Amino acid sequence: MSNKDERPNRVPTSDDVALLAGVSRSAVSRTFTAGASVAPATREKVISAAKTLGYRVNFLARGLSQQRTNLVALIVSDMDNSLRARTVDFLARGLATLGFRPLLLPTEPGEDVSYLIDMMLNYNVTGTIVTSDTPPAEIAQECAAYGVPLVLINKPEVGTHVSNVSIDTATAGRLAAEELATIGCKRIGIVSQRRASHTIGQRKAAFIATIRALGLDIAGDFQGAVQNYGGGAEAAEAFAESGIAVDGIYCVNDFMALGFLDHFRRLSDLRIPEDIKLIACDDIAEAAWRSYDITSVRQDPKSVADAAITALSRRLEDPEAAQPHVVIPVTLIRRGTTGASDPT
Amino acid sequence: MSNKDERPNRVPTSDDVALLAGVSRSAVSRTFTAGASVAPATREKVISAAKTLGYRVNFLARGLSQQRTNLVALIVSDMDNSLRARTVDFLARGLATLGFRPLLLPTEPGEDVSYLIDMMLNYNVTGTIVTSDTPPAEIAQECAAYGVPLVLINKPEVGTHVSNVSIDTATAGRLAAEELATIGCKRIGIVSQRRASHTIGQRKAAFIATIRALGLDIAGDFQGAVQNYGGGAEAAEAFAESGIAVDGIYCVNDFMALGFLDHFRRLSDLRIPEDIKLIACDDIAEAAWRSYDITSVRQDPKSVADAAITALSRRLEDPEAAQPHVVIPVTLIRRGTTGASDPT
DNA sequence: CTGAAAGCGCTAACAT
DNA sequence: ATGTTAGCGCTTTCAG
Repeated sequence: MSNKDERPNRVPTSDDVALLAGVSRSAVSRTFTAGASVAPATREKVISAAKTLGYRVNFLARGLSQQRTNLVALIVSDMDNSLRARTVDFLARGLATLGFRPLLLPTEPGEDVSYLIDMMLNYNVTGTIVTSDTPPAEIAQECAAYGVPLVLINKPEVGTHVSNVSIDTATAGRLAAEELATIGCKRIGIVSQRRASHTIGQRKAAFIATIRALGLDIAGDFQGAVQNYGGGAEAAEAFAESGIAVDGIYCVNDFMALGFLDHFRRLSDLRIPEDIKLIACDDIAEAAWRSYDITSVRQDPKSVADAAITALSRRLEDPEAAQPHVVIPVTLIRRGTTGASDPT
Repeated sequence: MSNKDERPNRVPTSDDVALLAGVSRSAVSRTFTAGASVAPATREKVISAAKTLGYRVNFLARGLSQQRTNLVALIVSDMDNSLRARTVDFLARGLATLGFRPLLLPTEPGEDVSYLIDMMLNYNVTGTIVTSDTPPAEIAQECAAYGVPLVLINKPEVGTHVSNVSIDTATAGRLAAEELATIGCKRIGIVSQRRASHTIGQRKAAFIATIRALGLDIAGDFQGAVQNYGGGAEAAEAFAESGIAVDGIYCVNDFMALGFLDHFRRLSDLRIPEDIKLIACDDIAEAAWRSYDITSVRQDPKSVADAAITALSRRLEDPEAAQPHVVIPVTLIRRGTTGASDPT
């Protein structure tokens, strides 16, 4: 396809382009550097030579000399969580738009973190974004030590060198509590995971605080090991076994709510929403599915991703700039599990 | 944190390590190169110097001189499809294990492909893996032109320079057809998407061929625009409006089956599995959820990812090696929608 | 086994 | 505006 001169199939370099265009390497470089001064005529020649050769700037070489790779590490766990996957998708696209390239580094709770650090450092990433449930504080330390800007999504604050983006957990918990109270619930149950992650813990705390402030009762906390469908199923069993009577349930996230609903229906004669109202959190796509139709507090993964990217680029522009903890608003979406009309 | 000498916070280079260890840069390089010959004594010195300095090999510089970045482009669409997300997760982890780094390049059907090509080329990726539903043939062309090994997952074969990994669509379609026949279905319906993607089209063709071979009838093909929950919902409406009677349904994937089931229940007085049996394909996690409990033909994303990575590394080791189309086996999982016992 | 030197592809002063 | 020169951090012949 491409014109090759000496070695067969060699990737063309700026030297080749310079030669063909009859200019210097610098001219080529400048042509491909935004805001550099090149005479229109030479630029023309360079562009055309580049095109016939199929030349592309080698960003790695560029990065080497500019000391900036524009690679951004994306540290992710729990990819098979549709909300997480969407967030990652938005992050990757948003980063790409700004000329960054996302390096995907999946990790699992309990996994060795050191390889992540190696990667970040080996590849000289320009920044790192973490969106995983188990936050390796170690990563923050290393990033600080090596001056790599770090953005944490839905994680606790750890220090000055890192930026935080989180959903408004206080409001998330409060909205759910207020709604349950408004629709007349008196004895409240909670569905949660045993080892709560950061934002989940905060949602729950905010929910409980609001419930108490409203003079209502927390009748029980039904738990599952993990915050997913299976965890929700476990919680349903715990609920059924407990024999505790409730008329309202707060479920710390939608995934657990899905499992809880399915297995509540199997194990209990009571009905949702007739006997018990249920509110969950996140408003993932599945929450709107007809079999579930869950009232939920929506968080928008796009806003979260955009905020994270904004925080990162700001840090890059001005490393000294203040890094306020960005809080993404949430909204209550009323659906069938609280008796609101089914929008289908 | 780290010992810094001249500039504050400078990232240590192999020069720094060499200096501290009292050896040459080459010695440092060799210490960090697998299978290079270094005296145990010097290696010792280098390692310790590196540790106190916090030195890490700069893979980009290494890549520049070795002409190999070990970056692998992961071209992905439809990330908010749990099966896709899991595949990407497996790919990323598997690649990481082998010392490759996945560059995540999300794309959407109809989007501009050229930026993907720029990225692959700008970052000198060592290889590319594509797992998106709309396959940009253009990418294959460019990869071939620039000698970048390419692995296509569930895509049609395009040429000699690319490797293919696909699930066994022929068996997938056949198993479903045979099962429906075995359990006594006579009039068969299909739920599919209007513009079928590659493997989906193959599944469907295999299914239809088997049904015909068994002397049965395809009574109707009920379609939705997209192969997801919403598409399944549309198909359910199309089915209800058609008034066509069937006693068995093949759904080209689980996602559509979820939407179909939910809205079939809303729109029809008939029941699954009592009146109509349903089989879908993929066996995603949601298929096993209690509200759906779908009989499905399982494909294992881990096997697919592993095979893709294997194909890529083989290509890298021996660019001339034959590239057989790898076919990943599938198995039928019997559940409630065909009246098999609920395993819950 | 080790060091010196050249070079990977590019950019960034510095002259012109 | 353009070309020259000197690196960016690393690997790799090539001598020794």
